[in-house]
Amino acid sequence: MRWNELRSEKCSLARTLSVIGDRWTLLVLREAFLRVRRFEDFQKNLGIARRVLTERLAHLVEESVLEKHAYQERPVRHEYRLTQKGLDLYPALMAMVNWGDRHYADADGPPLVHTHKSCGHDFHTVTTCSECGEVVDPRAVRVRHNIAG
Amino acid sequence: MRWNELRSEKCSLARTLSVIGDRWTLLVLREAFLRVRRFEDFQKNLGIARRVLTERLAHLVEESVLEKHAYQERPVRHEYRLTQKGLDLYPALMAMVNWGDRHYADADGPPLVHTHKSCGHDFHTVTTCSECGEVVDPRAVRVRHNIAG
DNA sequence: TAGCTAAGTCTTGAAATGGAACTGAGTCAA
DNA sequence: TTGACTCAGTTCCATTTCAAGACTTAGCTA
Repeated sequence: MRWNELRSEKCSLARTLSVIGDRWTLLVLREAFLRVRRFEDFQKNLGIARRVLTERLAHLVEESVLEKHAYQERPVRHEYRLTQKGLDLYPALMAMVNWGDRHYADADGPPLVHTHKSCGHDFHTVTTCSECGEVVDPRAVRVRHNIAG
Repeated sequence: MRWNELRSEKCSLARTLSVIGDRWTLLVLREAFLRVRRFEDFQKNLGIARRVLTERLAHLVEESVLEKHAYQERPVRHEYRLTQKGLDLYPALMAMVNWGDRHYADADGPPLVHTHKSCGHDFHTVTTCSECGEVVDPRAVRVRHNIAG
């Protein structure tokens, strides 16, 4: 299977990966969530090849994860901002950050600390069931095909 | 920056991506969560180049995400099983599935339906704050460096 | 006029991928 | 006891993607 056939798979994970599943894209989004918006800043922070960055940003714009917004004329300069669809990736990003925190943090603790402004506490994300609110254990989940879909 | 330098970044996302962030690895894990365990089955289901599959499985075993377990002698045959560390990736996988369900499902609904055995309902995962239990909005989160870490 | 900035594009060699054929250890059926 | 089959890889080659850095364009600044 080719990578660009992923999009047409009958699988939401495959479809998601067709957008964010290649090398670099998730790190570009990390920067975006940390309020980075400009080409030069993405490039400096990540040390990514400029050609690859150009291509990744264009793809994310095409998929409406980022939007390109002119912040000045003469010369025209653009910045890249997360859309709502982009913000919707936050749970996925945080789940990966959590996993890294749990399994790869060194003795001093995780590199970043997240504070929930709503309640004022440092926190990590917890994945719960939309119906009963309990923490979800993978062994407690049954999967079936949606016959219609 | 090279991909193999990711692991030494002071960032949990980068560290996580050094394990699961390349083409194919997350799809291999999708299969693992769907109870696939054997080389041939991964290969058939994914249509991945065998060389790449060999390399990905070895990497996941090296990182203790999967473990290789002999299921028969004469000839020795192995299968790959998720470890607890591998199961811990479930929230990340499900967050990506949710995003795909939300933004790429066709009219008939998402491809797979998940049932929570504990409560008996079809569900999707919700990302909540470990401290107050509320749903987390990215705009309500402040990030700071862990000075020690 | 020279130098600077932002946001790219171009070039080139190195690395990763896809596809298909091949290998090796053992089983099975005739 | 020969031939076909299975599983889990390994090998080879052409194609694709990536890393790194030089170059380009449009306008600004001193």
